[in-house]
Amino acid sequence: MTEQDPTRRVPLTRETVLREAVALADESGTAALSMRGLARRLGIEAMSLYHHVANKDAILDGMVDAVFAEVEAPAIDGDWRSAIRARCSSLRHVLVRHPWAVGLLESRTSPGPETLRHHDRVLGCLRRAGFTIAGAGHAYALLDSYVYGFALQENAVPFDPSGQTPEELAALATAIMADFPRDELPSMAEMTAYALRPGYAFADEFEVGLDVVLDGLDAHRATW
Amino acid sequence: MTEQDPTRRVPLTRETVLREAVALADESGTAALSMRGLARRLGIEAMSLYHHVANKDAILDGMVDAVFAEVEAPAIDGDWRSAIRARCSSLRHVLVRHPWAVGLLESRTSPGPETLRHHDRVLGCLRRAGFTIAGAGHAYALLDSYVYGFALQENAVPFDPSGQTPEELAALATAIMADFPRDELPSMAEMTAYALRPGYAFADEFEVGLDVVLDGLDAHRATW
DNA sequence: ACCTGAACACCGTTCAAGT
DNA sequence: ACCTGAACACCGTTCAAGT
Repeated sequence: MTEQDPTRRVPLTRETVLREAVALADESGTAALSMRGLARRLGIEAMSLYHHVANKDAILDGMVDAVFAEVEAPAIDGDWRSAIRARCSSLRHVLVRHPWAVGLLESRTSPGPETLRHHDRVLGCLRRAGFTIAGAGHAYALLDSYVYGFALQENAVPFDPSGQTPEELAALATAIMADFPRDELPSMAEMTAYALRPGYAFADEFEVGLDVVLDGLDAHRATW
Repeated sequence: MTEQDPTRRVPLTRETVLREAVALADESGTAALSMRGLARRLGIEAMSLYHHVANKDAILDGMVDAVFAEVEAPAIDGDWRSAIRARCSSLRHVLVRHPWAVGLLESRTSPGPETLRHHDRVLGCLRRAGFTIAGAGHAYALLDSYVYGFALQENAVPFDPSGQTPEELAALATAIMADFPRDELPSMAEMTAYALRPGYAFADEFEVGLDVVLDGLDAHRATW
């Protein structure tokens, strides 16, 4: 935030505060997101923030809502399966782009307007697809559990396999397997060796699991 | 931690520190888990903790591993489906009993011994059930994504419907629905009304979704 | 209306000093 | 070996004061 004309600076708004809070968390993690640090980034003193948001909790609420605003709503035309697939894929990408978001969901209890709006679009898509209210409840719980949980695990993967050369991956694999108790943990050893091979990427598991979930939902669409 | 004999107190260990850290987070949340607060609970000064753990991060790592130690490993005899079902149910209960745990998973990168051991038992169960390594990878990613995500959502539900009388629930329902933009969010309004009825509990959705996942895995067991 | 300096009650962690 | 007091560089937030 460099300011060209310090005497006539653009007035601070709630939207600017939230946008920079998201950017700061993206770049430096949620631990670096302090009122003082955010203020510094905005070229302002920490106490000025309290004129635009009630407190830090309100910033976290606003950040989660801003994240939901980025998620593609399901298309209203076309088949429900590809519409829901696209929105789940979009949700996952958003949660990986903002790795702090899924951890924040746990503590936020009052959903914002963008969050409510998004939920409404997804539920509407499921209802139009033929799910009963109860069925839409089952489907939504299953779908979002899967996407949230997958993003949680994906963010916890310690390294990015696509960003490494095959040689680096092989070196990492032997390093990890070296002090690995193969006889005590045979299945883990097997899986670790498998997952460290050049062709494997945890991210690819997403589509596999999502297909299983969508197939299951399709089978229950009429019976639920 | 009341001390009967202050002159001959039981020496502090890493295990005691972790046990009390888990208890403190359970009772007061992760925000209340400070080195000073934990020390106070142990009747000690904050700096003494650094003799038993490297730093606060090591405590968080140890807490996550302690949580995994509580999860029931799948049975080795009997069919894989009920074994995996029981372990997923156990994992969910543990994550609800320790609501801070699922939020911590995101930031922990190096799994502890109990965590590795548990993963090994689950993978072994899947391999014995006939899944290939690739298939076990698909299955495990899907299963844990579902359970983690479900626990995440369950912990975020703002109220416990089972702890309320039908009258309280009805009052809450009308209060929420009163300032709800029905025309803007018709599907959300419909679902909210449905979910606030006396018979509904979000927790019940767990078994429904788990069945869909297990059915899907069973269908792919031979083909993956 | 919008911003800020000083202050309060907290943090995690280091380090030298105690027993 | 185990514990601690003082100190450092941080937190979120309040409040009275500035423009």
